[in-house]
Amino acid sequence: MKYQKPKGTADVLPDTSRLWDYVETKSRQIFDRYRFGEIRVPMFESYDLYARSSGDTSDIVTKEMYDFHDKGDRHMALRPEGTAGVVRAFVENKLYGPEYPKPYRVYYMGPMFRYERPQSGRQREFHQIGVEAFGSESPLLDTEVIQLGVDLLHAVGVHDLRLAINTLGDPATRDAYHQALVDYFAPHRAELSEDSQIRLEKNPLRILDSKDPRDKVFVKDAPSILDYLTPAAQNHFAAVKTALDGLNIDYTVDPTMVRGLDYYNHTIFEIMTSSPAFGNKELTVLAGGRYDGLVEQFGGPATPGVGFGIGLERLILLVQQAQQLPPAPDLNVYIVSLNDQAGEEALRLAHAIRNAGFTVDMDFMARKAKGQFKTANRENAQLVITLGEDELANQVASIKQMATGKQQQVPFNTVENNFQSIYQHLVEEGEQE
RNA sequence: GCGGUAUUGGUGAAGUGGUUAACACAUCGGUUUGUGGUACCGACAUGCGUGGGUUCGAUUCCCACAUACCGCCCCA
Repeated sequence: MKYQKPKGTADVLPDTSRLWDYVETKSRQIFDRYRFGEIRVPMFESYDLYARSSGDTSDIVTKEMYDFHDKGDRHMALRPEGTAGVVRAFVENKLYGPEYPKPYRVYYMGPMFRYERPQSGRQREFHQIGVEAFGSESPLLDTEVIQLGVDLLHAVGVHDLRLAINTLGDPATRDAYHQALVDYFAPHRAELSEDSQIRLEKNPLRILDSKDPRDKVFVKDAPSILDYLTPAAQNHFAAVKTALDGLNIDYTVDPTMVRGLDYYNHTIFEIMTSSPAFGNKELTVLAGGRYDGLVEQFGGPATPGVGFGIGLERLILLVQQAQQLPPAPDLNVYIVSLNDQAGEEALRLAHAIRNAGFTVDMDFMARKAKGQFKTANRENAQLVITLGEDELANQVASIKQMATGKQQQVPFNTVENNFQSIYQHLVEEGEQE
C-alpha cells in the first residue's frame, strides 16, 4: 500500500460518524440550555503557550508535544489540550471586558494532538469536548460545571457514573502540602520506585498517582491534602460539596486525585464509569477543575476559571455500548434504469424528487434489473421506480411499493411536479391500512 | 523513549522452503426477454505489510523499517 494514515490517527467512516454526529448534536443541545456558546480556536499555537501553561519544567510536555517549526522558523505546536488556547483567546479578545456577561462561558469540540506511542484508547490525534467558564470564583460555578458534565453524559445515554472530587487548594495550601509530602516521603526515599525518587524532587504530588507497588505502600499512609487546606480553600471545597448535595449528585472525595497539568487549583473532579466497552474496568471519561490564575499568567487581569474536558473517542465507545445506533435515514426512492437513456431520465427524476424533499438513490453501475432491485432492497427503499424502453416511450414511471410488491404507472409529469402526493398515496396511506 | 505480539484477497481466515495460496462471507454474473427471497452454477489474491539478505528456489528462514494491538513511561 502506497499511503497509510499517519501513526496514531483514525479514519471515521460513515457508519461511525453518525454516532459522532449524534454525540456532538446532543452535547450542543445541553450547552445551549446552560448558555455556553461555542468557541473555535486554532488547532495550533505557539509552542510556548502550551509549554508554559502546562508546566514547562516537566520534560513530559516537550516529549509529548506535537511540535514543529514553520517556514518562518516559528516554533509551533498542535494543541495538546483545549484550555490553553481558549484562555489565550479570552485574553487576546479582551473577553474580560465589562461588555461581556460574567461568567463568560464557552465550549469547544475538536481534535487534539499528542506525540506519543499509540496504545489502548490513546492516539496521536484524538478529540475532546470541553467547556470553560471564566470570571467567577463561586463554588456554585464549579458545581454547575460538574452538573453540566453529568447532564451531558446522561443525555448521550451514559449512566452508572461515579463522580470523584478533590481539591488542590490555593497556592498557600499547595506549598504547605508539598512540604508535608516531601517530609513524609524523604525518609523512605531509597525504598521508593526509581521514578518516584525523581518525582520527589520535581513533583511529589505525582507520587500519589503511582501504580508501582513499592510506592503504594507509602502512599496509603501519606498525609492528605485535606489536612493542609487554608481556611479559604476549605470553605470553597465545603461549599462545592454542599451544592452537590443540594443537587443530589453523588460523589466521593478522593484526596489522592491529582492533575498532570500545573495550572489547576481548588476543585478538581473526574467522572468515571465502567462499561463492557472497556472490559468493565472503571475509566475516566470526563476530567476538569478550577484554574484560577491561568488567565493572569497569560497576561490578562486576574480572572478565575473552571472547566472540563471529555475524551470523545472513549465516550463514543460508551455510547455505542449503551444504546443502539441512531437508525440510518430512510431511503424513499430507488430508481432502476435499464439502459443509458433511462439512466439520463433517472437522473432528472431523481433531482425532481429530491427537490420535493425525498431521499433518492439510483444505479450508476449499469447493472441488470435484478441486481438493481437487490440493491434497492438492501438499502430498504420504500419505492422503486423502474425506467426502461416502455416507460420512456410512454413517458410514465413504473412505481413499485416494496412492502406490498404492488406496482403502478404514473406519468413523468406527475412524478416531477407532484411527488409529494404520490408518496402520500402509496406509502403513508399504505401504512395506515 | 523502552518492551511484547502481530501483519495473507473487499471481510473473516487456513496454509507450505519448491510447478494451481484452502474454506467461508461479501460482491458481481448466470439458471431464456425488465423486478426484491431461497437454491444451484460461475467469476473473484501472477499475490502473502515494505525493503534487503540467506537459498538452486521464500509468502514460509534472517535483518531492518512501517503500521496495528497490548504493556511501561506519561497522561492533556
